[in-house]
Amino acid sequence: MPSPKDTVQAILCDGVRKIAPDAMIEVALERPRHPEHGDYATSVALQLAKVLGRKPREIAEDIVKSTRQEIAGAGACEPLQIAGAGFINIRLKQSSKTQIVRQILQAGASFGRVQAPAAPPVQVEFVSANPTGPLHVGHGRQAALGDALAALLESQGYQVTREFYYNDAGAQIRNLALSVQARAQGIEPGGAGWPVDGYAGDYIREIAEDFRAQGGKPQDDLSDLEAVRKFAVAFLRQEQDLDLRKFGVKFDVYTLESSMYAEGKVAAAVQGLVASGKTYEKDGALWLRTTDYGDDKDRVVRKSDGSYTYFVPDVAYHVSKWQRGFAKVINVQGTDHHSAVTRVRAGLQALDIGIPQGYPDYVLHSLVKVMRGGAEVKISKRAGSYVTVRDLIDWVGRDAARFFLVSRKADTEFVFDIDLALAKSEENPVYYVQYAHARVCSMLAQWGGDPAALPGAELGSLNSGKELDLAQRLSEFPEMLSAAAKELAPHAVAFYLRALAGEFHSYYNAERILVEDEALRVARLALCVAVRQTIANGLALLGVSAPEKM
RNA sequence: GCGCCCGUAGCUCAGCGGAUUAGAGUAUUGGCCUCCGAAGCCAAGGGUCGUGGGUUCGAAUCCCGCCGGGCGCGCCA
Repeated sequence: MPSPKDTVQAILCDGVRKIAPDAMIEVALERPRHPEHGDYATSVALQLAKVLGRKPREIAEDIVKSTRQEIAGAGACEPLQIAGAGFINIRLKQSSKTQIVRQILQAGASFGRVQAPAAPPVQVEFVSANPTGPLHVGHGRQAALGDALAALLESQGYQVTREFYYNDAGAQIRNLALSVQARAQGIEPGGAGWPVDGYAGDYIREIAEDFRAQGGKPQDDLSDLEAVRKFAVAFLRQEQDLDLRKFGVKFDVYTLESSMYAEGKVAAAVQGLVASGKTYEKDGALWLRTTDYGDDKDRVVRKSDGSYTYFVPDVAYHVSKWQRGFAKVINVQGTDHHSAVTRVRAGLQALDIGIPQGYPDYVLHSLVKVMRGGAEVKISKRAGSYVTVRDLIDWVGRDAARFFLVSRKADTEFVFDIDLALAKSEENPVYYVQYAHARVCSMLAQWGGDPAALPGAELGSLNSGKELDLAQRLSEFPEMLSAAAKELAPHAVAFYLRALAGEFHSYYNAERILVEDEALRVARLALCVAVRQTIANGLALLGVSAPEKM
């Protein structure tokens, strides 16, 4: 069932087409800043003025005249009005605004969700931390962003796979093993025999102790190093898993970088690159002409020692994504990896196997800076050089951490003030939204009536300014979700929920809901329950709970 | 130096090219609980949208220069 807005927009589109058949102009309905300009307005006449070489007001009049009958017939809004330079103002009828309440109550948890049978399978890859230490706050931001993005895409009908990629094959893993081995042999960080660039965090000691407790005897030879490596990687993978579970994030697929080698995919990728004719030998190494694809310099594929650079398994991994049928892939990564974007895309294009340009999509997020006492916190005892996800959850709780981390545009630097988060934990934005949800639950309990009666409520009595504003806000939920999914911008959900909760609290304080008049009482309750449902649906996308009591 | 991103209220941040007063939160100040949950509401103060040009009927928004900040510029991952 089309919304009143869509109905009016479709009529206006027809009208514009009659007047300017060739103009490629969208009829965008905007929300005017000032209420006296109506519920929606369009500047389409101003945009057409240039194309048609006519005055905008005249064009607006033509549009209004030619659509008058359809507008009246649809019954969604009052007669259109022209204002200012040539804006067309649209004022919806009361019943058009409040019908959303009934729709929400009928749709329930599926309000805002759309079916898209033709949508391609989507994969969202995020976190993808190396198993060399506990997850840091940057991973937390990534987990919050990636999981919300995945949920957002699911809401728009996509089949989404959440995937985690472990870089378990590189030099840093060897470094991890050496560090644990040294610790297990009683060597302190920085002491004699400590590996160059070894990991100094306390967790290394924990792993070493665990290893020994389970009978491990780390001798200074390679066979034992391999045992240490396996133990340490398993230990950290499990620990990262526990943190993610605590954060409420679940992955569908885990892929190991080592499997790219084991399954011959790295070799196949190299073969493909060579076959493409885009490679050349220089200084004993094999290079790929990534500059043909916008990179600022060519990249080494095979080092002079015969091993491959990390970018080869990366390309192989993305080929596997494509071959698994993911026509749309979104990688959530820190901006510190942004140089990989060009490189991976270049590698995929060079292979020339039908992967479209610009594959995959990226959401790059700035790193998180943690502040305490006016100074940046760079050190956590356990991790050594960074603040962990676990610290964050312990400090502010999962709901607050997730809501907070997702409520900023990905590409802005995130300053997380611990003092504020600790001191004001009860005033954190998430509680404000959850509180609105709990308040409605409480009212329903007090009312004691049958909620099944609410969807059939007569809504004609909802006509105060705040009630109509709330209804309007509710009707924007689906389009907000669709825009957020399109823009890969989950922060829009958090901002929407904050605004909706704000309008609800304001309404609650202005009007009594449980009034004597039964028809009015039921109508207001229906509106409140619609708010509750929308908040619950939005919070669910963000992985934040919607408590009935707080 | 080169590339990408960011500069909006004291602080943290929204803001699809649109309508004489650019929005939230927080902080500050002053009000509101015999009344559905005060984790709430109402009100006030606080801005050359970094800066200088350009495009346009119209710019915080698009383009260019400059200033300031972040990240990246390995035969590391």
